[in-house]
Amino acid sequence: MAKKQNTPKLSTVERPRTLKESALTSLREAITLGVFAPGERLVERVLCERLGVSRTVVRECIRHLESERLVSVIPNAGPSVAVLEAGEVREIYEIRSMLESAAIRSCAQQATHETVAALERHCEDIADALADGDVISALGHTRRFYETIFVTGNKRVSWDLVERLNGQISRLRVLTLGSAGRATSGPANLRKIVAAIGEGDPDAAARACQDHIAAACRIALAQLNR
Amino acid sequence: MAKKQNTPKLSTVERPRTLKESALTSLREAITLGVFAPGERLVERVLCERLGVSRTVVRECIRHLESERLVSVIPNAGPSVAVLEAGEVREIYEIRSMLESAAIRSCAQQATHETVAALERHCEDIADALADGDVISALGHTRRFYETIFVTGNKRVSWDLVERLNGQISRLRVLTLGSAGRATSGPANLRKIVAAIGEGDPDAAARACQDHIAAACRIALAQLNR
DNA sequence: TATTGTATTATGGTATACAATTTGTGGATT
DNA sequence: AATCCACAAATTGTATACCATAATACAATA
Repeated sequence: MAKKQNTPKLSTVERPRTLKESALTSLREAITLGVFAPGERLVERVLCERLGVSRTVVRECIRHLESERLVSVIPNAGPSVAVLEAGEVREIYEIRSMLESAAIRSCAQQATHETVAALERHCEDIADALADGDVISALGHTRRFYETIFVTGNKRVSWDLVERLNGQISRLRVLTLGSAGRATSGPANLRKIVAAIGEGDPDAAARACQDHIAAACRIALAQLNR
Repeated sequence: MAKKQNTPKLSTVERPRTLKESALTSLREAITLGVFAPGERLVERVLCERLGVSRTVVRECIRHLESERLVSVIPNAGPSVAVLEAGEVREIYEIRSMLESAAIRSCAQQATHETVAALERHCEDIADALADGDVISALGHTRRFYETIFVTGNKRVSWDLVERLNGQISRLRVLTLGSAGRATSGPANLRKIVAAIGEGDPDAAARACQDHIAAACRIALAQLNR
């Protein structure tokens, strides 16, 4: 994070991203978007070629992703893309439900007009993207929607955890978002959440969130059995 | 995991832990036990010497711990031990409270006699360790106590998150456990949880858990302002 | 066909080199 | 004295070469 300045604000200086950082995001994206299939082995040299970096960097990335549970490493056999069990998926959605509804409760108490306006804008963006069939873009807007909620609700640690969990189920989320019925019901659910926040009704907002996630979970589990 | 055999069983050959793994746990322990002060810089070469491994391995460990939020890395300035804000501590305990009480609820529904017996044993171990003033050992037993609960309750993902969170606040936990009043009230609270589980009363167990954590949080925050 | 040897590959780990960047220090200048 | 600048030292970021060992595929043999 850039330090807070009291001098006139300049456009935030882009942090000098290290090679390892870009390689990491690139690799993570490839995994979460399904470029590498679950269970597929990740051979270091191949990654070196495809990422255009040295083995040192690749290995550091692997370690990072290992700790994120996106890849699992078997000693002397090497890394491979982690696979998800149905039970884990269920639990992940359950945890998300707890963390997100807590964040939404807190957000509903802190929210200002600007917050609500921002949330509404994000909702529109999501709906637009889905209308265009651009699922990836919709994912990004969804992320920003939730980020606003967690930050406003002062739940940075929770946001961290949720992002990690979302990374693990992101392959499913892409499919979930693309799912037919979801394209309309998803944004509708989010709008319900925003409305409750706007009215300062934490309980209703939390309930709407839980409904939303429960629905997403059902679809994700269905997608998993294919 | 070794494959299941129906031939006469031999003692399982222990998996050869990689150097990086041992170095990782060693380094993590050093940080969580306060060998390195919060905010202290972690110079790679120094770690190489003290761990007796090469720079490659050290850097891989750093990546792992970076992802665990135990160290924070600033590009070109290197890694340092992460520092905790009071707000983060509060949130961590809040999250623990949610995850653990959910796990305990689930555990209370699944628990068998053996589970309860195991939990009671862990409680005794904790009490004994605290009576001896061996806080580190007590921490280990506490960990096993909770592990039993989460595994029985089929909450492996949650257990993962809780362990990560505990890592971050472990410095405080050591102090918390050592705190005067805590030495007796802590085990008492845990016994209350076990009792409720034994009676198959999920709500009571969850409530006891929340009380327990709230108390721990108060002490931790007090310790933080010293 | 089942088993055993053998060659190939991939990983775990070390050492080393070097560029880029941060940081510290000692003037030199005002 | 305070400020600024240039230069040196320390540290990180990245690449490369190398070795030992474990996993794997494949051929040879009974």
